[in-house]
Amino acid sequence: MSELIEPRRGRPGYDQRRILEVAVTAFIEFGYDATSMGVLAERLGLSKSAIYHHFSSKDEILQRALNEALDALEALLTDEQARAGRAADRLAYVLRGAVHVLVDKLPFVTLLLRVRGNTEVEREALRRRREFDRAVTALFVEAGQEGSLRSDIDARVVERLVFGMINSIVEWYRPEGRESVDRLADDVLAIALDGLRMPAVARVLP
Amino acid sequence: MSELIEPRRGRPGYDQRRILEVAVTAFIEFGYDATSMGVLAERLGLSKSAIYHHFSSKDEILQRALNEALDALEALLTDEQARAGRAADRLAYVLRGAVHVLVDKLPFVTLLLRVRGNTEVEREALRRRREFDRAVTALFVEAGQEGSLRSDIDARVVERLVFGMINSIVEWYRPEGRESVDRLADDVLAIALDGLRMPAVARVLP
DNA sequence: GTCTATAATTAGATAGAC
DNA sequence: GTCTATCTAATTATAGAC
Repeated sequence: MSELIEPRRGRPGYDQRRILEVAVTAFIEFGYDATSMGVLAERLGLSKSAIYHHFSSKDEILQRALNEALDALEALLTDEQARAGRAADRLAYVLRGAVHVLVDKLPFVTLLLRVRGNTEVEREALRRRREFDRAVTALFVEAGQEGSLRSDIDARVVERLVFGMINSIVEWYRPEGRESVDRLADDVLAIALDGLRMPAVARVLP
Repeated sequence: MSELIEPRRGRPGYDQRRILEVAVTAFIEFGYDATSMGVLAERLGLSKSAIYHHFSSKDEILQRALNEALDALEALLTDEQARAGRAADRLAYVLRGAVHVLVDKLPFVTLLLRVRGNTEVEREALRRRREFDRAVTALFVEAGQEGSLRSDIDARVVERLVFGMINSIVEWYRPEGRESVDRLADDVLAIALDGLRMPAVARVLP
């Protein structure tokens, strides 16, 4: 029984996970290209060869990391609340969800947002990300058509600006900080939907 | 007289500028670390040594590029319109100006936004950028105090989100596209100030 | 599953001729 | 101001022992 509870010598999956997490941290710190397998080995307390036992290449580590972010974002779109109801509500659900995914998978999404498409792995990640953006843009279009949102600004521009705002959170948000994720998502939706200008008639809080 | 008009053999400044522009384009395409002096030389039709005649290091090329973006952003804050009048108007001037700087200096600002602080040159650039953000945050605070903007969201969060939206423009804006810079700046301010939600009473365009 | 040793290549930068 | 040739160090990845 203890062999099932105690970590066994092999620990399949565990070491891969640890390598992935240490690698992603380093990729963010130094950039993917500037991070050598030697530095990763040093931080892991392993030799370079040991890493190659778990991953066939540096590229494969990146691929696993990017998939983790993309899987979580794509899962959002298949949720019940993203598929039924008013477009404005479905959109709000996706925007709020994106903030949560971004924080829950902070290092993975951070890495995803820095990918530029110089390898096949990066290009495939960009394809999936573009498809996600396309789906969100369609939601903005629908919300405009149903009269919930203004439609005088091009929906593609709106989608890019709003997700620019959301994505920029990876640049400064730290989970241990003051701001809770829910509060942050509230702030994003407040600005995107109602804007910052003080109305002529002062707001009365509910 | 012709020696003043015709390009002379030396062409001081001209070659440096050309190297700078080719380098920045490549840095954006491949990333700074992944861009070798060898491919720069290839794209310039020069040898590596020739580049070292104009710049003492790869790092110095980056420094010159980052300064170009930072100088333009900082100049915004010293403009008359950023220093007098209602805080809301000064803020609008700076936000609008930032969109213009971003488009006018697109490659340089793009590079600036990818800097992570791994060399002294990068850290100095980050220091200047943080100082700029701090000044804009102060404008948001002032605009809240004078009653022009809502003040229920932390000004630092607001500044980061709004500049996240503005900065994200480098990811997709192409000057040759449909969207003019003025229109783009209008869109950014419309979303940030008034939001996307359709008011209960339909808008009447002026 | 991890190691040492090393192969094969490429990097940033310099020397010195022209 | 540009070149060829080269230096030194670092890179990704592999071979083969344990």
